[in-house]
Amino acid sequence: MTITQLHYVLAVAEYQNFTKAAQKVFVTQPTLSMQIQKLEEELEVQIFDRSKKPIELTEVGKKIVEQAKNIVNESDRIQDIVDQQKGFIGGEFKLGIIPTIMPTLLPMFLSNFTKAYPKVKLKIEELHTEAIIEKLNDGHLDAAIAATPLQQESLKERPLYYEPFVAYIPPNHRLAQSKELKVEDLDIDDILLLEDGHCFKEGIINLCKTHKKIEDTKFHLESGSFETLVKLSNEELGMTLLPYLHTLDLQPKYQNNLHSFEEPVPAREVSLIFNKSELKMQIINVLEKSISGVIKGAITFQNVNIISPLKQKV
Amino acid sequence: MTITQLHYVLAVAEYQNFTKAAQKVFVTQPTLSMQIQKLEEELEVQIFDRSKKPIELTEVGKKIVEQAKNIVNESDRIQDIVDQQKGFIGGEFKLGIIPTIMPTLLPMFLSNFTKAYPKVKLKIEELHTEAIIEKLNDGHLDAAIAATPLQQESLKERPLYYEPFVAYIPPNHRLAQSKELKVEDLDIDDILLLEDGHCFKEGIINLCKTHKKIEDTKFHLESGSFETLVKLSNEELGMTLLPYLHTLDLQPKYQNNLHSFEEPVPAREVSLIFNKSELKMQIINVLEKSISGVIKGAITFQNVNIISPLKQKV
DNA sequence: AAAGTTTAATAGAGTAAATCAATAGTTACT
DNA sequence: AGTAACTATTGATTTACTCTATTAAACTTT
Repeated sequence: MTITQLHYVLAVAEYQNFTKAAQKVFVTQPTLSMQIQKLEEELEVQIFDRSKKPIELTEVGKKIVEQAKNIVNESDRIQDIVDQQKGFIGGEFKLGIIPTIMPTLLPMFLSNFTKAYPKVKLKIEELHTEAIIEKLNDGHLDAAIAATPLQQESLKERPLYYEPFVAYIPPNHRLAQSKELKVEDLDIDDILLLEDGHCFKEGIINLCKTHKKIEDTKFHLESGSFETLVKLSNEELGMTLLPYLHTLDLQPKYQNNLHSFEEPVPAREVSLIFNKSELKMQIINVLEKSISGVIKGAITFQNVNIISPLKQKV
Repeated sequence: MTITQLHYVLAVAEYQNFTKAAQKVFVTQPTLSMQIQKLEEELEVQIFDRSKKPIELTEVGKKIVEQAKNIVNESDRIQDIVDQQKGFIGGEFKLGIIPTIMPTLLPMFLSNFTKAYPKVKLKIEELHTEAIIEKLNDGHLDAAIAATPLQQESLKERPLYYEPFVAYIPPNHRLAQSKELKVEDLDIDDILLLEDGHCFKEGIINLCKTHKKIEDTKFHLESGSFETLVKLSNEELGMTLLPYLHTLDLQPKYQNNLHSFEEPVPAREVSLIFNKSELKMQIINVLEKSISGVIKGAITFQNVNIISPLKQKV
């Protein structure tokens, strides 16, 4: 058994197709066939059920693939250990970011980061929370930035910052006159929410639930961007909630419609998330440092008493 | 990087000598030298410091060895998965047992076990608790039987049975007349103890400590066998404590000196211990079944209220 | 149903690698 | 300086890996 053979098994398991898998691991299809046969011979067990189309894993095969993932990950980490020792910061790094964080956070740290660590080839992908969890688990992402906690046993979270929510309330709304809002004032039926891989939405829903027991409320609408929400809100369709960093982009004429909360200020916890196997830890560390550094200037609420709605699920 | 190379690294790290390591992995010394050089080239780092005699690991080398152990263990587990699937129970199995359990437990299950699982080549070694912990961690043992809990993060424990302690009190002792003893009656200064890799000793010490705060008592004596303890006890040097199974071997004329405890009966927890990596789990499972089966007949205290002294450390 | 398409297995050749026996270099110790 | 103990190097041999070309099987399309 070699690590190479395990790589081959993983490729075939993923693509369910020898030819495609062969391309991905940069060998010809016969090589793949033979090496997998050799491994199956050595273990004296069938890993793949070739009678099925597309090809399928046998029961043992599934377990072997799980274990092979472990081994491949662990073996990748050896180069990692060496890199860390040498202080080498480089290589490909795949980072996932949820849509509601991407546009505000990315411009803040990206150019700084690439200047500081030019050898790191950052590949950034906009993904919803579910996709992030999946891709972190199967190794398609090295790290991600999302609202936390995710309560995933297999993942580790490192909070980067707490982003307060700010209420956007159109002039004729019942709450338009209150200078400082209380969380208790919110009515879930009255808030326009964003569909955002559930994480942002859930955050606010939980926030409301903690004060009003709403079981199965129907939401008026779920939009894809805050821009839309603000416009709908202006059409008197209700108020909405914006993460603080998004309010900075708002046109001046709408800035007056923003109402901040009294303490404890509701906020979302934004974290750097990565696999428990801690691959490429040295890059994750410098990424965290980069982001924390830049965010300190932008979010000045670090010391105020905030509540993170998702935290209450723990 | 291949798994074979990692095996070689581990062998050299263990023996600190290429020649001896080569013998252990059944290749010639030049092969070992070359393969390790190749790996060092590939990683672009020195794993061994060859200027030292005997050869030493570099700082990175130590980390690499730790990781290599992981990988080798995890890769061994693949064959394990296959064996488990096939219901194959066999292969070499190295079991460590502490001295105070060995003579009583081993005869009870060994012949049964070897009959039931003839393909398992059991290699049993008598070891003290410290040696057991070390050898379980570095893979020189597959499992062990000792008094628990050990509170070792890296090891798993499965209690096999609770063996009550019985007091052996010579005729002229102050407690000789009491039919049923209470734990509170014990005086640590008055008990002859066995040096047994600390586990048995600690068990009793803790037991006493829970009732009398004794900080740094000097023990009169620490012997190597219960036989000696009983003889010393007969010489009026104090009472002693015996694990229940050992009292069965006592000569009839001494049986009268045995005093059992009132409930809760003090006892030692005897467990099957193995590495968290759960290698050879199928053998560990049948071993547990074998021992549990045979012990049910010997220890009939299963239902009485017992206290395990070591438990209190948790 | 026959021809075409897709995909995996097999065969044979060439290349790369791992291993060995023999030997040369090193270091430590007397 | 001489020796013992040990690792590195060399060159031959064997083994393993990968490739191209081809065959075989299964599934589609006509």
